Formats: sequence, C-alpha cells, structure tokens
Amino acid sequence: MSLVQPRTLPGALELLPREQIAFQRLLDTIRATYERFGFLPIETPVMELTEVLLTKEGGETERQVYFAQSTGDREAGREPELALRFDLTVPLARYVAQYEHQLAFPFRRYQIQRVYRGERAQRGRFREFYQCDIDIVGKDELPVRFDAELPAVIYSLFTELGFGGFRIQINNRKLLRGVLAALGIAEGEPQTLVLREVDKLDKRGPEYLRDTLRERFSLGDDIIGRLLAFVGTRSTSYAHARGLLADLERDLAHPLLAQGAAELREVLDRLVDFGVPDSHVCLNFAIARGLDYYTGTVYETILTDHPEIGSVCSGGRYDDLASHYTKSRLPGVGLSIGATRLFWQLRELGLYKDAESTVQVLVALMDESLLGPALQLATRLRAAGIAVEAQLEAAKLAKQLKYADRAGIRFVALLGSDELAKGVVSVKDMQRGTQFEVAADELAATLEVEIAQARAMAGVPRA
RNA sequence: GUGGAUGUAGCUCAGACGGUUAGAGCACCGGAUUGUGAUUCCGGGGGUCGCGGGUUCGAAUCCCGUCUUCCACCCCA
Repeated sequence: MSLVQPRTLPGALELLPREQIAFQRLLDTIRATYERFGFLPIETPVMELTEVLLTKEGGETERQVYFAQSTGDREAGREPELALRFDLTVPLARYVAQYEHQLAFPFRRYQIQRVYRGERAQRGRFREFYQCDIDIVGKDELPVRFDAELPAVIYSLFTELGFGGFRIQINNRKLLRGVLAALGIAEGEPQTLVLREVDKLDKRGPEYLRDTLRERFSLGDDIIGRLLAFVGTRSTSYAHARGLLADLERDLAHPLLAQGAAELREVLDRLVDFGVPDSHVCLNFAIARGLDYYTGTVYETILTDHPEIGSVCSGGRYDDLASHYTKSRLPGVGLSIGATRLFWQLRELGLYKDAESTVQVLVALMDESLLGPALQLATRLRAAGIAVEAQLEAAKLAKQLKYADRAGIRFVALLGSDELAKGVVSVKDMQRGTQFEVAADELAATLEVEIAQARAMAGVPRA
C-alpha cells in the first residue's frame, strides 16, 4: 500500500501549537483593540451564493474566486451556486443590506475571519488567510471625520503590538483624480490606468514610473514631470501636510482637487483630536489603492523598521457600499489587516518567537505511587483558575523536565515523597532555572503571583 | 492565467571531468548509577538522489518529458 504524502495545499499556513499560540495572541490584541474603539463583532459564512458574491461580472476578482458545488450539482453539470469569499467587504455589504432595519447606524463592525483567493503561490502570498477588518457604515451620510477614526485605531494597535516604528500613509482619491484631470488626463479609464502605475511608485521607483508613463501613456515630458513631482510628495508633519495641500491648490485648480484637499484637511484636524502624533502619519500622494470601490480617503500602513514587508494594513472610504443589494445609500470607511501575512513575515524576520505554552503549570509524576496526590494537586490548581497539565505516566524526572522545556511550560510542580512528607511542593521555574518550596496549601496563590509577574515581564497583554 | 529558475536525509547544503557501500552541520532518538530540562560527551536511526523514460559496461552527475517548489508579471492582505 502506497502512502499518501501528508501535505497542505500550497498557500495555506498551518502552525505548530506554540506558533499557533503566538498567532492567537496577535489576533487577541487586534480584537481587543477593535472592541476598545467600540466596534461590534460579526461573522459571515465562508461560502456565499455565487450571485451574491460576484456582483461584478468577470475581471480579476472572478479569476481568483474558488467555487464550491455539491456532488449532485457537479454530476448534473450545473454551474456552481456557491463561492468562497475573497474578502470581508463584499459579505459586509450583503450583511448590512440584509439586516439594515435591525442594525444601528453608523454601524461599526469588526470581523476576523479567513478569506480565500486563487492565487499562484508565492512567498508571503496565501490562498487562505485571515483578514481583520473594521468598517463604519453610515446611512445616507457618513461625515469625513469618521475617516480619521480608523488611523486612530491603527495607531493604538501597532503601538501596542510593538513591532517598532510604523507610518500610516494617507491619500485621497478625489484629490488624485482632480490633479490628474487638471493635468489633462481624461477621467475614467485613462486616469485609472495611470493611477495603477502611480501606485507602484514606492516599489519600483520614479525612473520606472517615468518610463512607463512616457511609453505606455505617451504623456508629454512636462506633464510627466509635474505628475512625478506631485506623486513623489510626502508630508513630514501635520503642518507640512497642510502646507502641501495649500501649495497644490495654488498651482492647480479643479473642483475634485479642492474637495479632496478639504477632506484631507478635515482628516488631519481630527487626527490631532484623536491623539495620533504626526510622527506616525504622512500624506503620500502615490497611494491609490484598489481602483474599484474606493472614492475618498485611502490608507496604507508600513512598518518603518521593516519596509520590505510592504503594506501591513490598508483601506479607505467608499461612497456606496451595498448598491448591488439595496437602494439605500450606505457610505462607509473601512480597513483591513492581513494577519496571516503579517505574522508570517514577522516570523520570517525572526521577530516572532514561539510563545509560551497555554499550559501554565506541569505537575510532574515522580513515582507511580504518587499518582493520586499529583492528580489531586492538579485539580486544586485548576479550581484556582490555573491551566494545568498533569503527567499521567511516571518517567525519569529529566524526561519530564525536558518535556516541559520543549512544550514551553514555564512552571513545573514537583510532588515527590520528600515533599509529601513535609506537606510542601517544589516549584521549578524553567525559564529562570530556579526552584523553591512552598506549603501545599499556598501553592495556588503563590503560582498566581508568579504567573502574573511572568506575564508582566513578558509584556503579554491581558486576554 | 503568462514567462523564467529549481529539485540530494525533517531543515540548510556538499558531492569537479559520469566510476565501487551518497556525505556534513543542525534537528530527532538513546546513553553518561540515586529526584532536575535547555549547555557538554558518547552512540544510534533516517535518503527509491522529485517522478518517468533514454544514452552508457556504469547516471545523483548527460539528454527528453513530467510534476513540484521558488521568482517575476497580473492582482492584492
């Protein structure tokens, strides 16, 4: 009998327990931050009806969608009626349209779930991955000031995560389109194509962009020069950002440009109130984002200590989220963190070590005859709310300690005949290599203090 | 979906011109007398050289095909 090689599909991330714990901590921190900013949880099914999911015909998204089908339908040769979601925004649109009359607006939801994309596998590209989305959806209106709240969430979150410096880059699609129009690039398709290239500026560099614009779009050198000067602009502070907007409006005139600039000014003003320091924010006029539904503010965040990772979080404003599902006008602003990629890349850089085990204490079994006392000890610790694993087989102590070491369990409770006679328990701290004795009755309380201390030292956020 | 590269132990790799039983480091397992891990010492298991075919007295090594993975494009978290 030939064995089937055990493997996952390419583009799936599967983790060992201690890595999984580290990943879970990341998700926990994201969740806690989202909740602290008043976002409400929802989940939607992995599969949606095809007609619901694929509201836009053809194109790039459809090529990346996985379809699902019952065996019966497949054998009957019917078209698949189900598809796996490729993001969380489309399901949100459906959700909001469906429950519109039961939801309170502005509706602030967070959603942390996996999505699926049929991509060719590549480093750091996944076919199944977590997105951690927050969106605020308004009814009829959603003032621009909401656009400043999402960066505030991101500022808080990445500060807490502690991956070093980061920069929230902000731009505005109206401003972009206004500038392009003022430079004589026609609205619609031509602007879309130019923006797609502009978006690559930070990755490919100005020379590449200049050549592309000259060859593919046959723009004049004067226009290209002005465009490059514009999209190459970055602000260094809020004051500088306001100055850049003023300069821009003085040099070029267009209604969209003026509107975009006004929106950005509003966002900048509110960011100050939200307590986001301008060391972590910058206007980047090359940020264009997914060219389909964003209409105003767009965001992209990078880790300044690890720029090679690229964008770790992005999003923006859309005018009408659910136009395919309802006649109600539902404008919104949202943003998404690709947690799987973020985790994977930070781990590649060696910034994510395996986490300590969720098991806080291992009760060793020194001798077969001590099974009863050991299990009773474990039970008492659990009753005190401590996560305990008890060894059920007596083995050499060295082996049990090695097990604890590998499993990442910090404390080992030793209850041998000596301890039993004295009414104490020995506790070994695997990390510090220290050991102490404590009266059996006081063990739970002592361990709670030790665990709290260890957690504080490690900077692990409260769950 | 298009183009390019890769493929030797679990991992990272070495194996010049084809020539006898294919190697290293790390990892893994076991041991170094009594109840102490991660360090040290000793020993051990593990490879149809991606797969199929061809050339040859002889192929990990040369040729063809195929699959896989990786990289770029597209798109994006």
